[in-house]
Amino acid sequence: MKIASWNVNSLNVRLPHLQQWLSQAAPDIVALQETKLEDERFPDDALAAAGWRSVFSGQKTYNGVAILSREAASDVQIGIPGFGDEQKRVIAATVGDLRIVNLYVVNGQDVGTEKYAYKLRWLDAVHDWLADELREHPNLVVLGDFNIAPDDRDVHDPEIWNDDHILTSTAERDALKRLYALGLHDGYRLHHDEGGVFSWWDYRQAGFRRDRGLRIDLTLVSDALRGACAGAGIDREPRTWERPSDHAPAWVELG
DNA sequence: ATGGTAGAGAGTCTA
Repeated sequence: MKIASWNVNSLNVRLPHLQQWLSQAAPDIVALQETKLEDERFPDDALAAAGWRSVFSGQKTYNGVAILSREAASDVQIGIPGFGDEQKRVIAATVGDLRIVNLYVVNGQDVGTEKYAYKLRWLDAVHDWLADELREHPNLVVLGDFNIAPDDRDVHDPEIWNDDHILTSTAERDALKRLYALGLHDGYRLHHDEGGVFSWWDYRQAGFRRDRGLRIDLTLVSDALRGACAGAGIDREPRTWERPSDHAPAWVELG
């Protein structure tokens, strides 16, 4: 069972890349972020023709999340329960015996801004919700664009990406550690200790060519699934394609 | 990095 996450940065633009990658990587479940599509425009017919079921929650221009699966999803949850949020950043569903939570975590703009404060509030609400989800669904997978690089191995230059910078500030990393403390484990780190492997490279300054990236696309597996996590990786190849997303697909293998 | 590029969509906003 291969489960992947990919911030596609506009599904309208990236649908051909997604279709190409789905056919060559053959995942079973895929969490998408930044679809930037209202639900009426989601390409569920095109994906169904290739054998994919889709559940999605989107909006124009910004945000938007979806879960694709070979097997039908059930018990779909849109948004964080009890947390009023206009932004379409969260979708959860049950697929087989797995509960899948797909997150497009708030970026945060800059440390100290209102958007940064919103990011920390948002992560706090996610924490409390996931505590409930874990009680109800021990087989929990939480994945997506976390917009947090867990530690200095996950950034190309820790001098730049320090406590003053979004994606690496102590408060953000502490919020991620609080999720780990619920009994969630970074699937990639269960299998790889080395640094310098990234999932996002800025479009600017030739970030990808110079491999100036961050690992911010994560898959967390619950205690109950930890032993079943058989491998993890990041597919750099789609980032080399013409007109790519700025993110690469990240995946784990379960069972 | 008060910069840079990409996407959406029509002037900026977000990342």
